[in-house]
Amino acid sequence: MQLSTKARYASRALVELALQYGEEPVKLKDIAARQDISLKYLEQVMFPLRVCGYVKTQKGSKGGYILARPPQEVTLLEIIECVEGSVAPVECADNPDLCKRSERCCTHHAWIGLKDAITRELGKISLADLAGKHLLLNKD
Amino acid sequence: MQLSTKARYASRALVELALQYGEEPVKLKDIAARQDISLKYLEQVMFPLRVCGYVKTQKGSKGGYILARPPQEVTLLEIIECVEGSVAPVECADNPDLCKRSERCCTHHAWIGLKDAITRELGKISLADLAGKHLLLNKD
DNA sequence: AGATTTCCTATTATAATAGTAGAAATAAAA
DNA sequence: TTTTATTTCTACTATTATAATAGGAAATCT
Repeated sequence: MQLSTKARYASRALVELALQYGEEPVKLKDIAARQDISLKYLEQVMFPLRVCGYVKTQKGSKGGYILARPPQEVTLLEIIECVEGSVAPVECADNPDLCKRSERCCTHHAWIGLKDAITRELGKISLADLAGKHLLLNKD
Repeated sequence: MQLSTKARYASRALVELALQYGEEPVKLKDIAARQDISLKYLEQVMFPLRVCGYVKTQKGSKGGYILARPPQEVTLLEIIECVEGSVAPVECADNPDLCKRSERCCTHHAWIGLKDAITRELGKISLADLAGKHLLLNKD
């Protein structure tokens, strides 16, 4: 049940972008340095976020990444679904047909309940919430 | 965020034991056959459940596994914590000291919220609930 | 032109997961 | 007492996913 580093790095990177929302593009190099993440790996983490339309980019010097949507409209749920594909704890929660047993499986229904709980929790945490929390925790 | 097969197999096996609670020991071979699980692998899955005291065993012919506690007193949370160690989506949720960043990390707090949501959801599903659901889904 | 940054593709190291295998220990039944 | 059926214990292995690392191409600004 562990979240991948992809999901964690993506979340932290997007919080950085949220903190600079409306300003200049942010360089991945700076995020990587501040967050102790390998630049080359972070590049790969950002790729699906661009495809999904959460970030926009500008090449060249003065280039970088910007958040493509208002921070209060992007949730952890969307971010994780984008980089990990799903928050389902089991494949059958997304695709019952994968297991012939699904319909009559009592645990199948429990896993769907779990997925729903995860979805609810992550869906209510926005980048704006996280950015606000960040400022609160780091005001010194 | 995928649940391991260990966690899923353990849950399904314990439901089988819950269905036979108070009766003869149940052979792992039978559970393995009914649930399409490798017997040898299931043996390993059951090991921590015995150590944690969720099941008792009897060797030899007429032997097998029995649930050591009433089905309504055992939850999915306990089962998964037993076989996977924790339901935390990130290590820092159990052990903040592992990451020097924890205290000032806004996502750290989000992951703790997620762990709590998972804990609440799994903690309210007992083997008795699952066994009841099973009978409901399979009455034919 | 030159510097800087994103973009794209390939490769690799590491670890975790999932499963297989064989034989020893134990208990019941014949 | 022998046989049979089961759990128990330990070791091994295959497969996959994760987490990087690396090098260079393309674009953009000064």
